[in-house]
Amino acid sequence: MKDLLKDLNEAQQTAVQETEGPSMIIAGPGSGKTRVLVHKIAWLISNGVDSFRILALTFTNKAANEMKERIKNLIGAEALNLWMGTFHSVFARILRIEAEKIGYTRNFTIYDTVDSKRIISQILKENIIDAQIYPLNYVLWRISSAKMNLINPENYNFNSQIQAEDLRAKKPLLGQIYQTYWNRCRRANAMDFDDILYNMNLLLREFPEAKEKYQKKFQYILIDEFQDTCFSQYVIIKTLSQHYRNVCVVGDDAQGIYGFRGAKIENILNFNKDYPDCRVMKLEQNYRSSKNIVNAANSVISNNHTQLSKTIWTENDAGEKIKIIRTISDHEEAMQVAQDIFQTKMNFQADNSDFAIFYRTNAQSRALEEALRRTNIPYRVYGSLSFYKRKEIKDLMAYFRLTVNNNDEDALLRIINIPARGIGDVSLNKIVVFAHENGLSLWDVVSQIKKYRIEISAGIADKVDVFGTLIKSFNAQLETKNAYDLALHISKASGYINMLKSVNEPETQTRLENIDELFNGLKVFCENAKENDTEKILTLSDFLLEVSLLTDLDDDKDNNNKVSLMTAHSAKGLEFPYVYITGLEENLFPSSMAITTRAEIEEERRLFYVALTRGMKRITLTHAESRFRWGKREFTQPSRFLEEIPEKYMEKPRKKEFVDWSEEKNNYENVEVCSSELRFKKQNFEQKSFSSKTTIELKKINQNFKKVKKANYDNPTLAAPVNQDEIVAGVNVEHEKYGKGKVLQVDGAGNDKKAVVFFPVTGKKQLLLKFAKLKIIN
DNA sequence: CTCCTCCCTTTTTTT
DNA sequence: AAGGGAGGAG
Repeated sequence: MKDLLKDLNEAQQTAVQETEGPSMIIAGPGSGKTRVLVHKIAWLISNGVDSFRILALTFTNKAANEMKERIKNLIGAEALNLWMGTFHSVFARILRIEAEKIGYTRNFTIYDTVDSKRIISQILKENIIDAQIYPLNYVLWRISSAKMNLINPENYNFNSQIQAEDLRAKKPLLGQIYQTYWNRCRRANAMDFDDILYNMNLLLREFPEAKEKYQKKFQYILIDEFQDTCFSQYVIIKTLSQHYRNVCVVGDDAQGIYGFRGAKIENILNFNKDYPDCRVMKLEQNYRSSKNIVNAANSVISNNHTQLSKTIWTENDAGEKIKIIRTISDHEEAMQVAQDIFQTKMNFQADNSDFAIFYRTNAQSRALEEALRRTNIPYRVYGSLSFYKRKEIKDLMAYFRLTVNNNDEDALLRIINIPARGIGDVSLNKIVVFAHENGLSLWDVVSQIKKYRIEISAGIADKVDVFGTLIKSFNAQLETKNAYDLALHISKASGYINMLKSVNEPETQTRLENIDELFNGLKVFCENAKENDTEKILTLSDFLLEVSLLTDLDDDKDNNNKVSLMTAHSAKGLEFPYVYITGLEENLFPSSMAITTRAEIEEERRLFYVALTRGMKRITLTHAESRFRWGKREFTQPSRFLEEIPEKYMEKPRKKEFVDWSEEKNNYENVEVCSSELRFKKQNFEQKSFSSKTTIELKKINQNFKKVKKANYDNPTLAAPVNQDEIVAGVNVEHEKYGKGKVLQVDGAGNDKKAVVFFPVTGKKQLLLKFAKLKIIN
């Protein structure tokens, strides 16, 4: 047991041992916060506390899994009985047990944001509400905020302040939309993310015996990332901890970055009020980052007005100064980052996993991915277009959802005609209207379509009947087949897989691969259960509950030794020796959506602070002078945050470089050179001279590059490297993007002249010669 | 009813 | 850049 304290400093030891009564740990970045939590839980268990009486709430699933693993390594498998997970996953599990009490069945569906949007969009359409005045995101945000403040539609509509706000915003229908959405979710036996928290509160408030049960169950409660909890989460914690009062919250006000979704940093202050006897401990020594990084981050955050006082310091070396890279375009930015990683790997024998690239928006990952691919650097993108948001996955999941929960209207509407069953919009609409008018659920009508007199042709009624029978047959196997087997059966029997295979689209292959991945996930899910020697089979229902709260596939199998790409938000809690923060431009980081109020800017600054403090050895900040956004090139200004880092922590003083263009030796100005060749030469040039070239020189090259590009743009035909007539069937060519290939066929003439080219990697492509800069090779 | 095409919006961040 | 919606042809 002593061992558990061995590697901890004094402040950390105290934090671990102070287990009784309310306590709050304010922990700066890199101060060993996770370590304290892990050791604290291990400490409790090894002091005889039953692990299933400990509730530990984290912010992400990833964090939960990692901590569980570390606790397991400290004290063994006993740790697995711990109640640990995100707020949403833990309380969804509890609600599943208690579902009947609050008017749900245990097979309730969890709607994600995409589902919610679909439903709200339908509501708007049905009620002929202008989506211009009621943008989906705004409506959703408004409803979400209400729920997070425990305001149900009734309270919403009778709250004069809210009504006044909506009136002022000229959106008086919001209350009605909210009510309709609310009813629809409940009718569908479904909860969205906010409902999980709302319903947990409802359960604790309306059912004293349930309240008592869970208050007495959880003897110790620990909450990570407390600064990012919202009001409804706060109330749950407060209620659950009332009996034992052994509640420990861990957080850092300087790292609160979820205000946009209702998180209240004030919860930290409120906690002091609710528990006046609470002990406050501070962890201020940073073990992660170099002095330069710590100091730079401190300087940045000192620009914020609202913060608790604390001093983050470190005994680490001064380390490298912070680097800045400025490029002409986002594309160039990505290339330079990739090359910098390449160089660093060479010079310092670093692993890929030592590197992370952060960005403000997911869309920025594309250019970076491409650059890394070209440089042959393995990488993994976290988040992005979440696996579970892909169309084919959502479709299949909709089948699963409908099988498990027949009342899931959204799922039904999504797939009743996918694959096409001849049940079109017109008929479907009649069914929906009939159901709504008669107070029936959609499934009631669909499953007994012949019973009702609806104005649809007998043929279509037959088709609906067949669909209903199909779903019923799936549902009948719910308890007897395990998740994997049933899912496989559904995907085949529904005709979905065949439909995908029969369409000859370029995406078909990827879609099928994604489905394969889904089934791998299912397999792993079922096999894990076997390992944990649970006798009962894991049903599709179990799988859905588990999976609907995951944002991405957690494949830990081969993500070792890859460069990590992620948003600054998802970087929270992680650390990497070499960190690149990209896109440091006004309107991007800080985001254009968050520069109107002081509070918004401060949140963006905290986000930048979080990003900076992930770095251990080196931080590289990059920004581009122009960037593709919404399919257009936009010119940018450097981020204000760059100015907030004192020059003494930066590699080079920032001063305007004077470029003497008269001296310019023009190596690549030959417009005849095709752009891929130019890029190749340029890259070669940069690679050879990377470390020694000054920014001025790089800038010159960039400038030339820009000129050629502009020339190409102004007069595309000029850029053609060869006479188009030379491109005939049988000739070997090289394409900028697809590489080497063989021309199979040429059609058309002049501007419409196109070639069918076979590329070994990507397959057959049809290319307009006007645009495709094909080069003839031998 | 389905399929095709064109146009439109969308993107801030996540459970 | 890409998916969804609207609208028209078959």
